Amino acid sequence: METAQFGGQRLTSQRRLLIDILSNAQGHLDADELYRQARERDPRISLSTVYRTLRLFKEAGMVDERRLGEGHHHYERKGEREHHHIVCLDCGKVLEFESPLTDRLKEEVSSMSGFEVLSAEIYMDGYCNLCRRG
Amino acid sequence: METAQFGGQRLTSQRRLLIDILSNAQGHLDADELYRQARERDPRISLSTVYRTLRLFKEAGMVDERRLGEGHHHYERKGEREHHHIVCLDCGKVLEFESPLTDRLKEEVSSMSGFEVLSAEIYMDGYCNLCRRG
DNA sequence: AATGTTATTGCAAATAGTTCTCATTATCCA
DNA sequence: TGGATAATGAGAACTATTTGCAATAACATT
Repeated sequence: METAQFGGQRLTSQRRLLIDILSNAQGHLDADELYRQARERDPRISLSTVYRTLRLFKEAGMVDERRLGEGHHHYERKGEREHHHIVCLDCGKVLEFESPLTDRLKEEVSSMSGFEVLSAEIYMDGYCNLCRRG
Repeated sequence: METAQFGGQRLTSQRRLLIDILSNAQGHLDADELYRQARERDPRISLSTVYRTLRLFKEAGMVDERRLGEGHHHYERKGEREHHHIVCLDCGKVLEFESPLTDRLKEEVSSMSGFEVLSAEIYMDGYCNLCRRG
């Protein structure tokens, strides 16, 4: 038995479909790719709904929004562990990583700045093992 | 005496103006703000030129492009020291910070992933000392 | 200093990504 | 089952940025 609602929002077939795609996707999807995959299962779904739903999920803390490349966003189901990204400037490959150093960094920044630090995102770029020169 | 060119590019009055504004700005400017300030000194300058010049400067390594808030970019003259940003979710204040931990993080990621890491950008958010709750 | 070559500019139109409007439809509560 | 209203689809609107093209200006050469 499913909960009929989540957080006061109606659980529509579109939302069920989108969260399912996001949950089963490995890695990150952009809005367009999500739309493409969603239309395969529900040809009547609209791009507006994809964007509206992504925003809803983001605000509900169910997905994270990333700005990896230029121009558009990527979304991923919010997982157990906080992790970060490194992008290859040549082939565009995206790798995820995590490190205890990031927590130490957050603590450091918090105590030095007076900020209550809620989250940290780290983006690195460079060349992956296949694309690196020399 | 100024150099007549930089990197094979022509040194136009518009470029001189824009790099001057960027150099004297404290912190980050977005394209619109740069355009606004530029028009005060050269009312005929166009927004296209601002964008084209920002891209040129970015590719020449003279400015860094940041995505701090949503929707648009911020630019800042590339400075001596690498630094990172934390944004207040309430008032929007942006604070810069730096930490030796970031270099250690880069080394760690590099050795674990095989990437040649060129740069790292860290964005944190939370609530600043004035806006934090409780 | 004048001239030619060609990079750069300004303008407007084009594009990409995302949000909004509004009439229609579907969900959920009673 | 029906009513209230949240959510959807379609497309227009919007924001940020890029592009095409004719006019202009920078630099090298004379």
